[in-house]
Amino acid sequence: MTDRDDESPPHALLENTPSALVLKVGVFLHLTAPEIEALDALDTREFGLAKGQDLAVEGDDIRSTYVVIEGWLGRYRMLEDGRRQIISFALPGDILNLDGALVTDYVYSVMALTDTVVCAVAAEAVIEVTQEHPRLGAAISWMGARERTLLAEQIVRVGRRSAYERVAHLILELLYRLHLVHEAEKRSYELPLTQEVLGDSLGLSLVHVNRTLRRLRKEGLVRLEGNSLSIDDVDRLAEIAEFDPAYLRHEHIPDAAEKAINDPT
Amino acid sequence: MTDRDDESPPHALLENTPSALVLKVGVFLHLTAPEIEALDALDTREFGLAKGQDLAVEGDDIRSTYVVIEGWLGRYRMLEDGRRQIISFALPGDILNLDGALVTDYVYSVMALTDTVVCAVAAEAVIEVTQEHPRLGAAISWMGARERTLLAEQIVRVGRRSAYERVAHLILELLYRLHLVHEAEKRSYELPLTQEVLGDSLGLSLVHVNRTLRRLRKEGLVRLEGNSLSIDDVDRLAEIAEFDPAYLRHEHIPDAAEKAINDPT
DNA sequence: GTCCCGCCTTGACCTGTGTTAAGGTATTGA
DNA sequence: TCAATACCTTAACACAGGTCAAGGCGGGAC
Repeated sequence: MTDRDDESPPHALLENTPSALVLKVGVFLHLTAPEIEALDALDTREFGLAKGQDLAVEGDDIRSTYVVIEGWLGRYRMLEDGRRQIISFALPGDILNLDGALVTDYVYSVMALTDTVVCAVAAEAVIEVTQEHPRLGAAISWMGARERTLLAEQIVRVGRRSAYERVAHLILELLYRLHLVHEAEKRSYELPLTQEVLGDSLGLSLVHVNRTLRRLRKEGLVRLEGNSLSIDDVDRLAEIAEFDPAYLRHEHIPDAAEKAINDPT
Repeated sequence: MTDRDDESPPHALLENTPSALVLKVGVFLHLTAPEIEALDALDTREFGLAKGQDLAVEGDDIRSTYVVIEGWLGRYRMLEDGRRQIISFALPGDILNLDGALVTDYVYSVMALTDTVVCAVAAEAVIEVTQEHPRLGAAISWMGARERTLLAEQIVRVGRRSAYERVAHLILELLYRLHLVHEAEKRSYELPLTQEVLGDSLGLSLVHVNRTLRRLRKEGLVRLEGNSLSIDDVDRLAEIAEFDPAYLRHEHIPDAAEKAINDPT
């Protein structure tokens, strides 16, 4: 399928599968020993999905949280006549269905957009852990907030930007997000998405995505060979897209918040 | 301005201002006495905003959470050339900036779309409370999850629905949301939004919103007199919009989750 | 009263993006 | 070797929705 499997770089953050959750949460918060222990004690199950397979479909009542170990997934909604809207992408290191136990059933579906490996954790167990380790609860709220920011940005992208701006903006968002998990070079990365998938994310038709990419190529802004995307002029692209990475910079809980978490009055 | 002030129904859920937060959270979770006490002990400050005033603007570093007591607000983003995208509406009873302490600064602005009254709570204090009362932390995660669902729905609306469907869909979403806080009749409610605001939410131009509303009126689906919106045929409208209220039905934390919260192993 | 301003309404025209259709090039598998 | 499949590419045409322009109405401010 894609050739990610062979050549993807080692997962700096995710090498030790059983503690994927620890590693992920640890990015946000300095974990204490008991916290790490509690997370490690969670029952996890790692498994793979082939490209095109659904992790969950609308209406499912699956109470699991997933950490993406490898590959890309997409949350999407199908309309009756076949239109599809991809709501968000989940990249390696992302967490899907973070508060699975809090949501009665899937309102969306989740599909593997490439061959993927995910790690499942029982969602109820996650909640229980937060009851004994409230700092972890705060970390989860924090991740949820970050996800909301991504969704808001997607709304702006799809609602008020032109096709040209949308594509440019998404390309940059992915660059920055992949950087955070060491899956991108300075200005290039593997983009394992078909133009149809891009269109369904950006609210555009396949054909128009193609036209738009052609334009970006002609203007010397990006190069795209196979799945390899490289950006020739990041600054100009950012200007076109009015892209400000501020919304992606939240790698760690702000100090003030961590202080509040650590010294409850 | 709008005439909401005079005729809006009594706020069943929100009469006692100082404990707006208690009432709000209480909708999701059966609160214990100490929890209620802790929430009530939070420093709150109630104040009003005139229509058009910003509660916060992009770049602000305001560490407050707000409960909307009365009126409508909108989170939005401006693009440099004046385009505006409204990301979400906050209705009476909604909470804005729930995890304020977790976000370094506003990436969006929030504007009062009508005259409003909000109640501010120091965001750090909210986090501190969750550290001592983890069940409240779970409630917050839960509210965050619900907000994400609304955002996802907005993405589908704007990304893949036609103008006609978008307007119909939003009208129904607002009906259901207002129902939850007793601000709507069975099939009608006060819609204090200009067509420009509707357009900025739906990713449409003012003119096209007008055209679309005209069409909905002509087809006998809705009536709109002043700010009073009434839906003549809810079922047909729902069919047109492919509207399924499932995503709004989360008034209370699911049993399984509440159980997990109450009996951590 | 009357001027102004915010908002709604409508028409005419334009354009960005969708649709349809056709062909190209890898890759896979029999 | 040859289909079959999945994806990309391009062109021609159609249309949903944007833009521009003009006017109407109602309520405040003076």
